[in-house]
Amino acid sequence: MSEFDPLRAYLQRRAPFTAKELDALEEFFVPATRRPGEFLQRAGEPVRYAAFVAKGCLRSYVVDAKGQEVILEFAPDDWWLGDRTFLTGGTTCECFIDAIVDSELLLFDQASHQRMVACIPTFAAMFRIAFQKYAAEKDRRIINALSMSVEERYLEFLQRYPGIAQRVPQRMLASYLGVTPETLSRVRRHLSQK
Amino acid sequence: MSEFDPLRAYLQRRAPFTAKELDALEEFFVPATRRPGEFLQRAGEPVRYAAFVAKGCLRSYVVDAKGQEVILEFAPDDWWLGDRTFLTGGTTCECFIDAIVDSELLLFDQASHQRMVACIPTFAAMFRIAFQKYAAEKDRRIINALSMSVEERYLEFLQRYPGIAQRVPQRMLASYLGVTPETLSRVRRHLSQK
DNA sequence: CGATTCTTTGAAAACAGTCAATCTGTGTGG
DNA sequence: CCACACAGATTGACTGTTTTCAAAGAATCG
Repeated sequence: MSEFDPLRAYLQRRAPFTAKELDALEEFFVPATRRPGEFLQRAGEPVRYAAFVAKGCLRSYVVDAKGQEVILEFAPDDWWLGDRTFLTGGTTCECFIDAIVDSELLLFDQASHQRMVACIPTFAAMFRIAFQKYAAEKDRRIINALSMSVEERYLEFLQRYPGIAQRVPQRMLASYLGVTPETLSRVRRHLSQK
Repeated sequence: MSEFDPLRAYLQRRAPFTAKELDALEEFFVPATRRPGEFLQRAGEPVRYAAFVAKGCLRSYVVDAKGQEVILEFAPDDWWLGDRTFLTGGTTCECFIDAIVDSELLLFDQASHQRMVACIPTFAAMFRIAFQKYAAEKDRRIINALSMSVEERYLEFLQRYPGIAQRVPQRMLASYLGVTPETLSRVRRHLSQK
């Protein structure tokens, strides 16, 4: 039983990694934990690590011109999360990332990521697919924000990320959906009356 | 005076390409034109070309569950545009791309793109930077859609893409901003009264 | 010119935000 | 163990914004 088990299980589910490859990959990751509210990084800091979330839930957010937090992403078990500039070699973080619940992470830096991609083709292929899904998610979120009602966005969220709504405070979900906590509360009441 | 001049000028502005590199790059592109309303591609078709817009303006859009067009992007002079799956090796188009005004394009396929990136490092570097900006744009658009008012989004659009508002019909701009044409019209009136 | 499409305007209804008060659950210190 | 404080969630009343539907004006194209 090691901190790396969730990562190994995740990788094996996605692609036929050999035991040797899994061992090699493990070398690139550093276990870490965060308690609720503890940061993985803050906007303005140098880019250091991205994380594989072995257990728990993180969030990334930015602070807009009016001082309001806007949540970009939740990252529960088996998700990758880093500053949005991480993959493209950014040097300064543009967003805040902190834990919502007690979380176990596996950290890796930009150099490690590049070596993993360069040395282990299976990993490169798997990561490319993950990145495609990630990019598609962004487009979908834009489309949803622009064309769906709050109620529709909420239901879609529940369906697409089952389990997340249970572990994040409702006000964060409201932030993710782009509405006030009051509005989300009313939407939920309206749905429960059906 | 050739169809390639706008592309050459664009490239030279971004990075110190040699004349030889520019000549080599030219080989990968095929000139084409589109009149208003003509498609570069439709959702469901196989992915064929992406385009450099030498002159004119294209748009990409999807049709949502209610049958409504949602505009993902405008591409005026000096922009790149392709299906969102183009760069990641997608095989089937997920969006529609058509011309808004008479447009002159330089088309290239996925194989050409890969060869350009592989053979001409200056191009690879330039393209990576362009792609970074593109990804940042998406995040910004999500944040804007979720945290700004229609008026703010409209003003931001005017500022960020000067010139586009003049050449696209207002209802398309409304679609891009995620509001009805009536609302955009009223926002404009309100602004002009100041 | 006539037809079509785009834009503007108006009025009513639906929707979401704000502010303030209450309710609920959690955890802390007495 | 209880009382209390605190943060989050809910509710109500009110305000402001956006949509919807319908109609009238522009602009464009054949």
